[in-house]
Amino acid sequence: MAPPSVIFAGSHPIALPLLQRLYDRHQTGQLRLAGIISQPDRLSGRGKSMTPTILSQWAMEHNISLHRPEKPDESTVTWLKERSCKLLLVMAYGHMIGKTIRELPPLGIFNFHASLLPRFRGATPIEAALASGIEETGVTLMKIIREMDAGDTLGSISAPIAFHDTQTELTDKLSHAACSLCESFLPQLLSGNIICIPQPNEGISFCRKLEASDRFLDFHIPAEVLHRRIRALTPRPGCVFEIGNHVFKIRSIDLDPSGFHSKTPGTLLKLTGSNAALVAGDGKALLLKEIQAPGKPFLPIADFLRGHELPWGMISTSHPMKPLEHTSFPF
RNA sequence: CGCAGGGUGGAGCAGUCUGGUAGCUCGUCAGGCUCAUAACCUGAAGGUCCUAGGUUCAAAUCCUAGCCCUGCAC
Repeated sequence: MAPPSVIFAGSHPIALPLLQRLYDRHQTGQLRLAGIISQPDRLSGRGKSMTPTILSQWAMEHNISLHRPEKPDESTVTWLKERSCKLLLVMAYGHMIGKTIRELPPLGIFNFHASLLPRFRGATPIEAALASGIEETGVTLMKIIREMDAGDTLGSISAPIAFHDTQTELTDKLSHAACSLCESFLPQLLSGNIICIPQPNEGISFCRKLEASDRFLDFHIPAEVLHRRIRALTPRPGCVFEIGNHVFKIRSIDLDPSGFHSKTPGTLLKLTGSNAALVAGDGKALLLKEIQAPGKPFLPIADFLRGHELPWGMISTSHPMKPLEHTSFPF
């Protein structure tokens, strides 16, 4: 019997290892990777040229059929039928998928979601998990239904959040967790003998999309919370502090263990050696490890201070910060 | 041709507008001081000022073209 035809939908780089894993199975004949759905090319990068998603690029390099609709629509239905799609797998695709398409593949449609559901449903589970302060998150494999990230789950795999993890590190862990998860459940998925359970009604939460204003910080909150928030938003969109007309982007920070400062929250402190810190709401400080001036590269703070002056003692502007996690939907 | 900033010894920057001896904070090396040090003192090495043309008595600086880097946006 010919291997089942599988279509993969994804846009974000986090899904690339999973796609590669599916391709490995394709080459060993366990399945047939019949095509990839990704978001359309966007104007991006310097020069604003049309740039395909990383998964689109991968598809072109591996000569896999590629479909890039603005949103999944009738053309997508046709495209799936042409490839006699038996199973549709999704990770970080970026669009809701309508009923017609959901009901098309005989083996079903499943999503790899980067959280331990039912917590952190929605667009930014990695960021929200980092900001929340929990020490463990994961990837969940679930059926796709009408309601966002609410389908019955087949299983999940967890990954620890280390104290210094940013999006980069955590995304990498979850990216590979998704591979393991796929490994465990691919036989079930391909056979159609699915064992899944409903998500609990307790512990549901949602995370919103990020917006440009999320880069700003409120220094009235405790250092530990700020530390998590900054790691959650690094490198994208990246957090900044602004003093007067100067804006500095933060790439890397640490909690200053040296104690308490009775200074206004947001005060920029010059510490011994080539160290700089920002005072938070609880009097603890955040060590600046790596920052960036406009139009300049990121620099370790010691290097930065060799060529730049910082407005010592001045106070960074605080902006209210919208929560990343919500207990109800819509927000 | 989306907008904007930048490229100067090993690192980070000033100097460019107004052309005229390559400068600052560090690092490196040598010596000194010190119980000692990432501290201090003295000295030294280290440069195609991104590239290629042009203007000029003279270009890091002005003109033209190109390469590379960074931010905005998604």
